[in-house]
Formats: sequence, C-alpha cells, structure tokens
Amino acid sequence: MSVLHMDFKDCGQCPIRHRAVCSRCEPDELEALEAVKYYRTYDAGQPILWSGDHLEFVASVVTGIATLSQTMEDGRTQMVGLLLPSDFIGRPNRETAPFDVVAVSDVTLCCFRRRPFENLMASTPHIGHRLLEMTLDELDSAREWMLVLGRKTAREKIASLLLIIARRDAVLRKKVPSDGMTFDLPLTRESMADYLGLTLETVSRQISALKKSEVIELQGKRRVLVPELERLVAETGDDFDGGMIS
Amino acid sequence: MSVLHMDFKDCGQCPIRHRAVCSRCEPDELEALEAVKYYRTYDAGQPILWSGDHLEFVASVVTGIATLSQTMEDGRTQMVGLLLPSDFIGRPNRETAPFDVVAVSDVTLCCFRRRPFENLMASTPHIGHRLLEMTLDELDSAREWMLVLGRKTAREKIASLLLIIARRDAVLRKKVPSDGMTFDLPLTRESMADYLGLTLETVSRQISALKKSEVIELQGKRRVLVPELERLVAETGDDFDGGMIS
DNA sequence: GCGCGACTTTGACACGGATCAAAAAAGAGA
DNA sequence: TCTCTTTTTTGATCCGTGTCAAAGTCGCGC
Repeated sequence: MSVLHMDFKDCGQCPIRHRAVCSRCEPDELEALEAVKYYRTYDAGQPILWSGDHLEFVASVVTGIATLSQTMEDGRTQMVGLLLPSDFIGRPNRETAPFDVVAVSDVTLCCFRRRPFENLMASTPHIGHRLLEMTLDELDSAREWMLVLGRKTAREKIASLLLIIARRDAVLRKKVPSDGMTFDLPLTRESMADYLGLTLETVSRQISALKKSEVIELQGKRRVLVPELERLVAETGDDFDGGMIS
Repeated sequence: MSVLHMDFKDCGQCPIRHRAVCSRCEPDELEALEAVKYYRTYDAGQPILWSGDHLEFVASVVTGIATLSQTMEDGRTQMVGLLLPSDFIGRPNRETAPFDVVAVSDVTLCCFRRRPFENLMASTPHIGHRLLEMTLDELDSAREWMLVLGRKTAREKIASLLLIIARRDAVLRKKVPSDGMTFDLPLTRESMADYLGLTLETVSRQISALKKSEVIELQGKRRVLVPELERLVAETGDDFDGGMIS
C-alpha cells in the first residue's frame, strides 16, 4: 500500500475526486476512469485494509482520516503514514497490501477497480509519470521521517508532528500557515505515540510541557493553537517550505 | 535523491551495468542510453552529492558502497539508505539532491546525463514503469525501516541491520542466505549507529553481547558469521522472503 | 618493526523515556 | 442528568541507552 499525494489543480473537466490523477487527461481517459469508479465508506475505527489483503482497488481519500501502520506480533505498532483527503491509496501492479490501513474518523474513499486502472495507466503515460513523481516525493517524506524517529527527542518529535498536521491542515483549507494558527488534532495520544515511536504517556507529558512553556495553547484536548509557529520551526530545524507533507 | 534497486535479469543485449534499466529495451533505446553514459569514481570517504546539489546525472552503482543520509545543524545524522552495487541513484525530473550521498568504500558509478535520460524515459514507457515499480518497493522498504527506528530495541536493531546486509550480500553473490552464512560488515560502528538511530558505543556493546550469547561470531572486527540466521530472523519477527532489501 | 591515527571496546554514571498505577476529564448512551 | 467507558493527565519508579572517559586493537606509512 502506498500513499501518494494528489495535487488538486483543477482541470475543469474532471469529476471531483479524481481530477488530480487526470489533470491532463483527455475526455476519453476521464470516461474510462469514470467507468470503473465507485465509492466506499468506513466508520471511525474500522479497518480498511490489512497487510496482506488482496488489493482490488486503488483509491483517493475524499473525506476523513486514515492511518497506515505496521504491528509486530507482540503488539508494538508503528504508524508509517497519515492519510488525509486528497491522499492516494493503492499500488498499481501489486496484488497485496503491504501495510494496515485503518479509518481514524469516518472515511469516504473514491475507488477505481485496480485492473482497469492499471490498463489505463499502461496506455496513458502521463498518469504513470504523475504517479512516479508522487511516489518519489513520498519516498523523500518517508526518509525525512526517519530522521525524526531515529534522532529527535520526544519534544522535537511532538513539534515535528504538530508542524505536519498544521501544514496539511493549512493546505486542505487553502490557508497560508503562519503565526498564530489553530488546528484540530485528529489523532488520539496513542496514535500520536504510534506515529512518533513513543508511549502515550510521554506524548501527553510533552504536550503538557509545551503548553506550560507557552509554545502552544490547547482549546479542549484536541484543538491546538500555536502562537509562534515560526519559532517551533526554528527550534526543530525543519525547513518549512519543502513538499506538501514531510 | 532516490535509491532504486535494479534486478539484473540479463537481456543478453545490454551493456553490463545498465542492462537492468533496459532489460526490455529495444536496440535503439540501448544506443540512446549508451550515448549519454559515462563513469565516475570516488575514493572512500569522499562525498558524491550533498543535499541541495544540482543533479546532472542519474546513475547505477557498479562497485563499492555508499550511504544516503541527512544531518541536522547540531551534527546529529541519520542514514536513510545503503547503496550497494546495482542500486540506482538519482531522480528523473528533479533538479536537486534531497540527501547527502557519501562513498563508504571506493565507488564506481555508471552515470547517465539526466536530461537525455529523462527524454528517453518520456518516450519509452517501460523504463518509467520499471522506475515506478522500483520506487514503490523502495518506499515500502523505507516504511519498514520506520518500524525498526521507532519501535525496536538496540539488540533488535542490530539484528535487523545484520539481516539486511546478509541478504544483500547473498543476492550480490547469488548465494541463498541460509544457516551459517558469513559476510563482511561494510560499515564502521559509527555508520551502523547512524543507520540505526543509536550511538556507536551502544552498537559496539550490542555486537559484543550478541557475540557473547553466541548468536553471531566475529572473524576480525568486520567479518560476521551467523550460525543460526533463521533464529535471528525469528527473534526479530522479520519475514525473510519479502523484497530484495528490507 | 615502530609509531601514529583511526576505529573499537569497555567502564562508570546520568538521564530521557518506559512502565506501572491511579486519578481526572471527556464523551456516549440510557 | 447519570452512569459507564474511553481518553488523558499525572505521579513514582525503573531501565535502556546516551554521555564522557580511557584503554585496547588494527592498519598503514616510514
């Protein structure tokens, strides 16, 4: 299972949720996509795919949030990706899902049957090229995340995650991320811990610490206000202009 | 900078080191590749690319070993990949290198000038498809490594790294990895530490501990014998049949 | 063979994050 | 509104890994 990010440059012709794949599609290509398209919905907490499942579709997230993760036999789990609206799920030319995909909130997917999608891809080079670009970006993101997991402290890990969520949130709402921005935390403390390679207690403590040192403010448990986002960036040494997601 | 793995299925027509890219190439495509090919060599320890460098080529590692890594301003570094013979370096359609590439041993690269390579790719769908497949595999590998970095103990991390090196070594020598295999460690303790998100002292201690508990034997500092590779596999919960590299 | 620098091992100790436990807060359903 | 459950917070303690320091080993050039 790969997760690829769509850019929603609207080509003015494409159906709402796969216009990204086909921003350069010809009308007949659009028709072909449309013919194999269907929607699926999942409730919060429901699994979408288990690692090893047979893949019958590729899809784009329309609404909601899902996670991509691995679990060891003893229960230790590591999230390897966060799937937000506009993210792509699936692997052309692969039979099985390599990771678990779980709906965090209610999720709607726009699915394309895999075989026809692969055929269309084979006959439509620009779709393959676009997928390659997206996959290369995603590979870079994954490798950047390795630095977070391998070398950053708990505090820096939390900051990195807040930045990612703030950025994605800003992109989805088409706002410029800037000082004083506010956003919702879509994840439980446990999910954040699984993303960051920490325990939920450590996540909770670090968030409390950031609040006490007035780096962030909380409105309820799940809404965050970052008065000085720039400072948080500087502190962690992240550059803020890189791709769409780190 | 992406790293992609070549499979060396020989098409019987292709020049030695890019036959993988073109295992399905037509003769005229091979000629086009040959026309923009050149070799570069680097001494052990020499940088090949710095993050941000302008990319003038894509390349395939012919001999030697290189690492792919990131470094923070304060000096903490994280390796994100190991480049062995047959690995691919480069990013079609990208201007700059996203990570540092450093030669660990003396390295020879078979380079293709980037622009012509991109042009060939644009006009030759199967090259793009092959690159997409390789990139998807590499993305899965990167995500599997996240589990190692985020959730495994020092001992498990060492075991995971030894397994990767043993596997790659076996593939390069076309041996079946099995009980009692022996291989060289191409990395210093420090490089291993940077790969695993540990310190070099911890790496050294864990290797000593594995030796003492007779899970591995050392012949010198840099040659490892694993009497019971299968057990090491079982202990870490890795499956041993997945892709070429984890 | 000797000396020097690079790499590795080992020890003592500190500290960050994990673990175990319990209370507090927030939702969800009746 | 009042449970009952889930999530979050906080505290006490423990342990694995980091840090700092020193000694040991290897390899290479003279």
